[in-house]
Amino acid sequence: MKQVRSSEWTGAFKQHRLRLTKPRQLIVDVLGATSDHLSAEEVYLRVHPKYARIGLTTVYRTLDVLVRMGIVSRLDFGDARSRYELVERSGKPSHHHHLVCSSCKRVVEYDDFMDEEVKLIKKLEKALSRKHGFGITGHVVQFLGLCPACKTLARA
Amino acid sequence: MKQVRSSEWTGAFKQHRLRLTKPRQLIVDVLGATSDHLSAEEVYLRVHPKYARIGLTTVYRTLDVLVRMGIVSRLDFGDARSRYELVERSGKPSHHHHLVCSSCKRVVEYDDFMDEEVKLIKKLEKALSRKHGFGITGHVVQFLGLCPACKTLARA
DNA sequence: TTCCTTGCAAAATATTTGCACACCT
DNA sequence: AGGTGTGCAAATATTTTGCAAGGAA
Repeated sequence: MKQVRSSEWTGAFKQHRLRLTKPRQLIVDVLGATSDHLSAEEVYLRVHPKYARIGLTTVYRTLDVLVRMGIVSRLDFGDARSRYELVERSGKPSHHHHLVCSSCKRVVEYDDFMDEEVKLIKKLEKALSRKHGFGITGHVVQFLGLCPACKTLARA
Repeated sequence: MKQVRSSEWTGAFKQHRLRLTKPRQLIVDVLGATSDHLSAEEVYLRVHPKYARIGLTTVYRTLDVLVRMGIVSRLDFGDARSRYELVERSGKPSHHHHLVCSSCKRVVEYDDFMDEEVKLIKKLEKALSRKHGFGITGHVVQFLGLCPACKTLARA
């Protein structure tokens, strides 16, 4: 039932001594308003109508800041650009992974068997941390394949 | 105990009606001779001394072909370039995943609890395939974190 | 006022494409 | 011969950086 309330991430900004500027607010808003996995440019295009003097550079830099603060996840679906999603967004399963069509790059979020996944991931994190001395901060679990539409096309 | 014997991938080439050229052979050789995860340019640099007229373009195109044939895996460790490894190489656990240092990009291959991982992955593949109609062709499982050296640096 | 942020322009990087020539089968 | 494969050069696309000006605290 968690969601991104303003107080949560604005607080994080204060903790990190970062400033709460209009571009930053708008970028978080845009990410909170969609279930898409936006690229930097797509974020830019959605902020632009509301704040025309935003620059693409700022979007890149802000997304970077948000990722480092743990507010946003950087995703890679094999098209050549990074994509971003809020870690906690209302109406989204709190923990989920992605199923990606290698052809059209369509992405399905799934949370089936997530308990088992999380349990195994935790166990592995502990084992790998002990064995290799890494401080583990995250994981990527993704399935790749062809979505129904692309499967059909491939048959033709 | 499988390994890349010439007969295996040369056969694959014949099946796909692709030609067995010197650049292609050398590229597979280079990948087979290392346990590193090479980028396209690194492959190019290692082939170049043995075959000076190789071009970087050819390396990109060949790697692409090899990936599509399932002989090579394309990997992404979060530095901006794709990296490649032979799917089957002698002296490597046949199935493994990666633990990546987000700072220095050092990569550790692990195969702990791989039985459990594979079992869960199989189950998920089946469930996702049924639920979303995808033809699933692969998966990415990766842990991210800070290696011992980078952890120490971060403390300073 | 202080110094974090921003935007522009230009740079850096990785990868792809057009095209003429070379080469395998 | 005939189509596949190659290399060069140029084009694309994404992301990063330098720097002067703007703005939050």
